[in-house]
Amino acid sequence: MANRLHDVVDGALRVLDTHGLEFLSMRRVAAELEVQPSALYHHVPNKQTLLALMADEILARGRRDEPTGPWDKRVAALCDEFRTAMLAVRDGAEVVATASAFGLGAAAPEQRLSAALAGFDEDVAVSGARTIMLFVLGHASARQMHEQASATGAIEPDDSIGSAESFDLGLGLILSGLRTLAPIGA
Amino acid sequence: MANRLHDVVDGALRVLDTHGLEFLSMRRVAAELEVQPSALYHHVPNKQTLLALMADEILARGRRDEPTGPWDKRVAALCDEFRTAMLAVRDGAEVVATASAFGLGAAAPEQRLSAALAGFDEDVAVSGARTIMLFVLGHASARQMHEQASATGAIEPDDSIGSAESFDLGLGLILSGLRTLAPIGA
DNA sequence: ACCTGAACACCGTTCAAGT
DNA sequence: ACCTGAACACCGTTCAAGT
Repeated sequence: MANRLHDVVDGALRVLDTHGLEFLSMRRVAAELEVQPSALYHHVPNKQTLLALMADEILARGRRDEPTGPWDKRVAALCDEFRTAMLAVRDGAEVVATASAFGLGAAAPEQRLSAALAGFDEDVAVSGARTIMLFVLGHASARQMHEQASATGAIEPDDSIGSAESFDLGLGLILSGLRTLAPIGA
Repeated sequence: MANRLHDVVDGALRVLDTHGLEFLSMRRVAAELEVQPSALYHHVPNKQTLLALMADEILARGRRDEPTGPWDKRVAALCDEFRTAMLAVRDGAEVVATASAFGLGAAAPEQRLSAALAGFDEDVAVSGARTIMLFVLGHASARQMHEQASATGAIEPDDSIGSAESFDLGLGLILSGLRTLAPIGA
């Protein structure tokens, strides 16, 4: 079949999108690629690494041009980019969140956020970026986990849980907090 | 052995604390209780439910008296309670985060937070509580995941990642945002 | 009420061997 | 370089049967 790393990541994302993270196994990915499970280990050392590569790909697929304008608009635009990218694939936020704990996946987004906060004190830019990233990640994963739980009938659906409105409200709160510390003329 | 539900949850928390979430299996919990795996299903319908009960217990063990004083001090005290409770057991934050997606575990904490924000508009109190809870949960899980990843040598340690300082900075940002919307005299 | 013992349908990963 | 086939040491869950 002559698969390459890119094909493996692609196949894994197809399995993720159709079956969900719960059923994403190396054996299913192998079946998707019409290959034996052991063949995957030629491309990837373990499942964890595959998940990290999937996280990067999820974010890369939603990548947009770097936003311009005032810092708060830029931050909001970046958050929308990340959120849209993660929501575009089933359980995408959970995959990115898991990978980000290992310093992968969400590291680049967090750096883009702190670059958008370059006018602030270094400490504020760093913890501001981290706070925003935790919010975006947590909000999107809570939405997708709730979607999955309510789809299987384990819970009664609640449309407010990961809504765009609640996202804007929460992000607005953090941005207001940042404005409080904004350097003059930013 | 005549175990009761409480013994099962207790045993599961012992396994969690000594082996971590990655190695928390029904079979290990059974071994901890010196019982066959199938015996657990007399007390609990499945692993997911057990995890939810563990999340509740983790938070219950750290429970403190309801704080008094100005709203921002109360919110900070609650956040410290939740953070301390989750950090007290290995991978505790991850367990609570997972369970909270199913409307369990973190629901009660979020309600206590929104009660502390009772002076605000309903919408603000609700999304403020949610934003804070996502931050506390995300911050604590990122710390514990990083601890685990760096303990196994998968990553170079970074003490700043879940530090109390970065926690205070991030929470301070959200509280500043809320102050911006504070009703007069709150 | 609480538990055993055996089974079913899965996992991730390794490794010798093939082309 | 990429893959097969077989194996190892595990999973969660079910179910008849025991006390």
